[in-house]
Amino acid sequence: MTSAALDPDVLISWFDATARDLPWRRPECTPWGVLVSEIMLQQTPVARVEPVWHEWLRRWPTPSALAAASQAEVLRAWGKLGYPRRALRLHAAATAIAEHHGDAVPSDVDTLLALPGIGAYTARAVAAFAYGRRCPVVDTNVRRVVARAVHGAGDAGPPSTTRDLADVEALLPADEADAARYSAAVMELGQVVCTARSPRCVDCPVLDGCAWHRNGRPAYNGPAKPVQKFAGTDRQVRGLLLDVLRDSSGPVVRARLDAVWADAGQRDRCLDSLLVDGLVEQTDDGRFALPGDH
DNA sequence: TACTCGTGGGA
DNA sequence: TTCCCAAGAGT
Repeated sequence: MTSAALDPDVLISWFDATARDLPWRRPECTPWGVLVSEIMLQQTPVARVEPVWHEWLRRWPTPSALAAASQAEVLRAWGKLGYPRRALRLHAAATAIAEHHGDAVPSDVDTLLALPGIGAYTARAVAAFAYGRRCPVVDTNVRRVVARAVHGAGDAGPPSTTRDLADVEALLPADEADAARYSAAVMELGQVVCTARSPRCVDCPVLDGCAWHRNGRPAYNGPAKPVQKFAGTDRQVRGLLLDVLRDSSGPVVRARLDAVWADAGQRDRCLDSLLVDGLVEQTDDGRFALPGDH
């Protein structure tokens, strides 16, 4: 007789005993603080988010406070977290919350989903972690842990929101308070123990229920995951262009931007895309600036 | 569905 | 050094 995979009692006890003390997990953290953390943590490690999160919550403790800031201020405060479109979407979400939701972060998944920058993961993470709602929270860690412990695979296959949510819904404790704690515990397990590269099975609290371990830890045999290149891509060039504008106190002349990348064709394409994305604006005299920074 | 969108640290 | 990847969303 083997234990069921991902036993809630065991995982929640393990989480209570070992969870990292992150500021957005503290009881005094507001739903707004949780939302800001979730957006910042999208594809971005905890260590880089923490200092920026503190600064944001100090400057903008409510959605309406952020909504009152300019886009340029917000982009500078975002710093080098990466994917700066997230900052503009968070600003837009804050504006919507201030105008249409009485300055209170919604607790309902569908209402959250309607806000910019909030997708299947973030909507449920906010509902669960800020409001204790019982809903499946599925991020890359949860997908990997479930793939191993439940399905005995080396890693998760391609994401499918519908299937992934149903998978986790089946594991979720019935009790509302336990459900949110359980989701946090499974995520934490994936982050610190059941990691992508070298899982620390010796430290795993639910090893005896793990199908992957029981099967002898077979290698992942699903479709190859596309590798993210960076050097030489438009993402790198956009980052370099935006870095110039973040560091300047106002509009800059074209030549300043031309200096960051030799390939004029790629440079122009990237600058155009930044204008389209609303991350850059052109002034009447032909210079370039962060939105609102002139 | 597959691809794009930043950045930096660790294996 | 190179490569992988880290609490996804939007199109």
